[in-house]
Amino acid sequence: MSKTKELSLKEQIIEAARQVLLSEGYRNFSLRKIAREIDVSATSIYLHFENKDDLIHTLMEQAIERLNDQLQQVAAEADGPIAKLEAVAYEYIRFALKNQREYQIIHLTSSDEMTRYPKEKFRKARKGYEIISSVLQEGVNADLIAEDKPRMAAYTFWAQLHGVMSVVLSKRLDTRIDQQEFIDEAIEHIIDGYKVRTALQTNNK
Amino acid sequence: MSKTKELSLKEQIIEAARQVLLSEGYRNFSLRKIAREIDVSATSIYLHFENKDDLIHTLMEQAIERLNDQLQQVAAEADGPIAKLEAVAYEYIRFALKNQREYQIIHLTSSDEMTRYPKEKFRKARKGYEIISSVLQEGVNADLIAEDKPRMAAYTFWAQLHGVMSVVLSKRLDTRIDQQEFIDEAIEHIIDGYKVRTALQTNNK
DNA sequence: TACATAAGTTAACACTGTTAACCTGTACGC
DNA sequence: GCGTACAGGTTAACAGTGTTAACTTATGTA
Repeated sequence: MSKTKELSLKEQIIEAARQVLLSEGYRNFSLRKIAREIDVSATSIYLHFENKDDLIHTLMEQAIERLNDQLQQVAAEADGPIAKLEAVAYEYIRFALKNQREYQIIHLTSSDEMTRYPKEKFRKARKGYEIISSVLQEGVNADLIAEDKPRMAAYTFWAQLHGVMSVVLSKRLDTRIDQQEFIDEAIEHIIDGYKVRTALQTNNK
Repeated sequence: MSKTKELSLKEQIIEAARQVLLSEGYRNFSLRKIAREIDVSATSIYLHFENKDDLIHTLMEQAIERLNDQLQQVAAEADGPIAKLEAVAYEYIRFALKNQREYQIIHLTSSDEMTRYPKEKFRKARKGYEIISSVLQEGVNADLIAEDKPRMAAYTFWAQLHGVMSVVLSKRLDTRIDQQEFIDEAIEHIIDGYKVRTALQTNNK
């Protein structure tokens, strides 16, 4: 009977976890703090999650899903392959800037800082690549993109985007470099790297 | 008198810290473990470093320095701007692959996972950008690179490289995607994004 | 009524970074 | 030679962490 009326404890934990993450950051993200937030003992979390990493993976999964949904949407709305690529790139950046801490945990899987992201969950993450991959294929069909391996290219494209975002978030940019300008320039360079190399499509003048 | 004969405690700490990092990973990197390694009390570390982050920053600084030295060397050895860019990119990847855990702490500064990298130390890190920046400028002068803001471009270039490396290290690549091929493709796309857009330089027949 | 099971609890373990208080030898002024 | 300042170390303690084991308590079923 407590199915729809109130959140299950598992859902409460996830919600509290996200809130703690957003307000305190990953560094101060602790199970006891989450438990305190919803007035429950810390060990109760273990009834619903294998361990801390498992809980974080769940947050990650949700964030990835939201990101992918956004990307799919802007890709569908934009007109033409190049515009779609641009839209996806900018949406990726927008999402990461708006959800910095969630974006960061997405990329925490790397390194030995955490247990590796489980394979089953990895499938969902792959959706983002498929979106980019099909946009690239569209571009190839329209003779705008030069690429014989769209799946591979989707991965490299994604990696480049992440790199840009990573530098922005690390706040390591030279003070003489404007953030927005950096983003604009980077995206332009990235996309240029996939365009066919003839003067035909370059609409600069 | 103990100046040259033996390592100072500070140096011993740094050395032990690196060893712990390399063998245990950042996740199991603890001050007490380092202290145990050199038979000293954990609190002694505080006599030589402000705190854990400060010690890590020191490791980071050294790693960055080594990386920059390598980049400078290969840039000097390569012939022509495009070849230099390629050499730098591949050396960056090679270094990161060979020194994964050290590379990872370099990019831990980001996020709130750690105190921000102090400004004074940031200056040294900037050297890497200068190397790329000057190679790019060389390319512009030779009409091979289209870029009016070499410093900005150095940052975008660097960011993309890091993104590629980050994806490789996260082991998140689709199993159908070969790592080396991914790296090759990515570097090609990155560099293509900076080349002038005429058929002149494309030496693909 | 008895019992199994689900969902929670408390207590404890082995860690962690960090601080405060204490010790101990060496250098130096008198 | 004596007192003192101080650099460089120590131990003890605090407040926090993830995680496990053992215990409780309610609920549904045979």
